[in-house]
Amino acid sequence: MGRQPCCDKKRVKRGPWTAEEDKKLISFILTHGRCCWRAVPKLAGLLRCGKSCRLRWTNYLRPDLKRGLLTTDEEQLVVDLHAKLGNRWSKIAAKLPGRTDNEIKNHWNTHIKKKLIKMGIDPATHQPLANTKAVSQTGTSMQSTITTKSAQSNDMAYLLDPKGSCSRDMSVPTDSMEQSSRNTSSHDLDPLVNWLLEAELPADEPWLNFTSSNDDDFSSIVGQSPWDGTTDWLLDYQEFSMGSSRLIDGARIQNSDGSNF
DNA sequence: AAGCAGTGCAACCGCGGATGC
DNA sequence: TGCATCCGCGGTTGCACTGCT
Repeated sequence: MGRQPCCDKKRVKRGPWTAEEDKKLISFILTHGRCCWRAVPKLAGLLRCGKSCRLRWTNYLRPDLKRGLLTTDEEQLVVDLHAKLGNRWSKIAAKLPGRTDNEIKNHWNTHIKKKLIKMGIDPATHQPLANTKAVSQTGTSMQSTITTKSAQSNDMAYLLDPKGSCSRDMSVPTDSMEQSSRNTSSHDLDPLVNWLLEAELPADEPWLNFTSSNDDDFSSIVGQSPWDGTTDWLLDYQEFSMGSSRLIDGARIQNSDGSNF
């Protein structure tokens, strides 16, 4: 069965999003909420395919996103969940509020995977790699721990705690803070952020009307729009402040499946 | 200062599942 | 039941940025 392309590729713009396009997409969703993505670009006046709009929104513009590198706790959770779930990034992301599957996938491939390999652990199986220098250097006790209990979250603490017992075996990149500040500074200069900080958003935000189950959860749990008619959430983009989002996350965690993880 | 290689992230692609008719 | 359509996921790519020589 032939499948039509999601859009006419000749007539859609591709590549990085401009601030102007972001404005249009945000304005549209603020005004109308999320409807079918296929219709969004047309209605919002964007020369993008719906898929691209959805991706941009979910991975970058969504207001409940955390920004910056994953915390050690989050990394540990990712490792733990990956041991259980494999490359099911969306499932993993569902356990990390404010993180996207794309973000976690990227972080896994660029950071965690390398750490595991360096330590002689197969990222795919979470089992010790055979015949590697790392294995011989790391010692056997840790490997046995990994092998027998890799599905338990605390077992990966050595990986994520540079001050931990295995820290001598890790040449963990020390540029995390640098990377974080780099990302932060880029947002400081983002004209979109400036625009949004100045924009007057609709007081009757349509967020509560989202059809997505996730967002229904979100709004119902929070009890009120996290934006409250303001653009305060954008400040989180710049400061990576976990304060307000923590409250949201905590509520979401408790309500998503009734249990903490 | 310029060139090169490595790194990290945003975005794209194609497939499969879900849904509606 | 089969087909058409849409959405979301996971893998991959492209490119900007950084550090090294």
